[in-house]
Amino acid sequence: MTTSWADSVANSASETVVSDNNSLRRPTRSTYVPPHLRNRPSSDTHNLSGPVTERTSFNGTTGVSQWSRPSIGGGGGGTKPEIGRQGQVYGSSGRGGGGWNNRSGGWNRREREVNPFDDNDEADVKDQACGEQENSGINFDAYEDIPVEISGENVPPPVNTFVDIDLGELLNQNIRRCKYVKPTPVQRHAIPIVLGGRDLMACAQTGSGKTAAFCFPIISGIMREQYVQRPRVARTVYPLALILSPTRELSCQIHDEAKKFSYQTGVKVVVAYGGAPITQQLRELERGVDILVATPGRLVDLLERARVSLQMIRYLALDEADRMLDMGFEPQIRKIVEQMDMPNQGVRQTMLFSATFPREIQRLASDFLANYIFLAVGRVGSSTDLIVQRVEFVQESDKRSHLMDLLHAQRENGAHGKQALTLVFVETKKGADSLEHWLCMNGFPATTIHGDRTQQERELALRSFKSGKTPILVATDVAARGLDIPHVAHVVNFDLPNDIDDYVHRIGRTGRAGKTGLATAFFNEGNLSMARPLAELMQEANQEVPVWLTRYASRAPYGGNKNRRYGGGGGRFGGRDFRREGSVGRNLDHYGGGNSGTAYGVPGNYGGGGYAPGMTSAWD
DNA sequence: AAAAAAC
Repeated sequence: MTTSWADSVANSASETVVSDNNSLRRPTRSTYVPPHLRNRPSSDTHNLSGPVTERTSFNGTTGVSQWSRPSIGGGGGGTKPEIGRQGQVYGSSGRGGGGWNNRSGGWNRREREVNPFDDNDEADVKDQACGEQENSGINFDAYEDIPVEISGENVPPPVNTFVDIDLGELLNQNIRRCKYVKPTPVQRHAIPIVLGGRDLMACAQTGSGKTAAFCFPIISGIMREQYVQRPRVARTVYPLALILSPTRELSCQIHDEAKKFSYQTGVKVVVAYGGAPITQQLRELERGVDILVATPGRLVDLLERARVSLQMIRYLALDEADRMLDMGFEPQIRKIVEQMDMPNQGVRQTMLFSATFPREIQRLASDFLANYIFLAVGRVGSSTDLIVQRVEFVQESDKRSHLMDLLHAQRENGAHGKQALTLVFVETKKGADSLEHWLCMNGFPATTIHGDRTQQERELALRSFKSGKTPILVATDVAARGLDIPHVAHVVNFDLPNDIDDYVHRIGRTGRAGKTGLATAFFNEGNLSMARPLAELMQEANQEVPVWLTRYASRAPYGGNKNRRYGGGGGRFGGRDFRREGSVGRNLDHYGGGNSGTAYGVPGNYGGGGYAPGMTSAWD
């Protein structure tokens, strides 16, 4: 365990409870003191030496602890001994009991917090056992076939149910509200690793439940240490967790998810990204933040303005980590992680997630990690028979009419002549605009999303697409990663990307949540470098590889793949631990999951059973 | 070479 830092924080918290002599004051109009902090016995107050450490107050001047850690453990008392006890309960397997305070918190924010769930039957959520009987319709047995590769020292064993993990009753309730019945493979392995205080590099296919995999342990960890003290500097906030992602829309999506998971836990999640007015984001930050979700540019801005400090960061998560560390982003990420006031690796806990992890990126990433565990779950994108991949030879000049043919056919086959949601990837922003225009002119309602559009336009485009108002979305790679758009029936690679990993991410926009999807790629002489990796990928995924593509592949040079798999052929995974190269057998600790012994089992057939109506899988 | 990401 490498939790020494966190432990010391917990200990110091239990010794020097937030100085709340302020809470004896009458709350001013602009501040709020939670009930359990009001009229606390004076024996709880301490004279703090050193810098004043308290949660940033609302206006930065009153010093009243507005969002002091809410009542998770307090049960209305919130006394020091409570906290100490809670610390000791940590790690014991109290099933939602133990050190957790379920719902009786005395914290009345549930009236103030917007319910992020569509349908919320409170009684149902609280009383229902988190049982397997709800699983009907989901073929979880298929999980057993999923190959898992884990390396690193002293790997915590995986869990089989959410209840096996002591995440806390409040979080468990939210998991039930999300209708997640059982952890996905990446969650089974990743959550115990993170709860165990370990750093993690996790490689799991698109749509495999990565967001929850890092959010659950972060939220749970923050809930456990409710009285973490933070410095108080005017207008500077001190989040405990930072989640970075490469696009604004993805940050929004992670934020929305995290809000659901943290509903009524008192853990505050705030999102910050560019292209939107900063003032509103500042206001949100001032109201208190535990988990900050951000894109790099806006975060750097906030750091330079000293509106955010990373001094108290205990959890750092990079989503789409390989993108975050590629040439375009690396300097910014290094600045944030290494040149600001973020605690060093080994002090904070660092988690990197992506569906693809090129070797070079792994090398870079190891700068940020300490004694980390590498986890690869399943094969990427191809995972499944859920996505049917097709590749067609189309000359550049024929692409538009060919696309039109596809769309026509699709419309005719669709129910009620409705166009199924189709996501069309192109290489350039200009190309996106012109294709969108052309589609509209030809009677296909389309919109576009790319980096030259305003944030407002981007978000409108996404909404319009999701709602089916414009069932065709022309996109650059801004939409390639992470975005969870339900019901995308067809991904068209109008222009193939230059890297197979980008292809993997793009086609992963379909075939989600147990639904089947179709991915069509237009290939021509301009894509020779992709012939080999594409043919290999499709073959691994048991897709039909056209003879002409095989011919191109056999002639083509290596290319299109930063992730060249040593020893040829590659495996079933989007990546292997680069630490293992040339040193197989060293530094290893294997969990074969269902295939103990061999990490290379037959690739899984995920979620083969489909989903019961209204059932949401944690795979989203 | 392009895309993304701050004002």
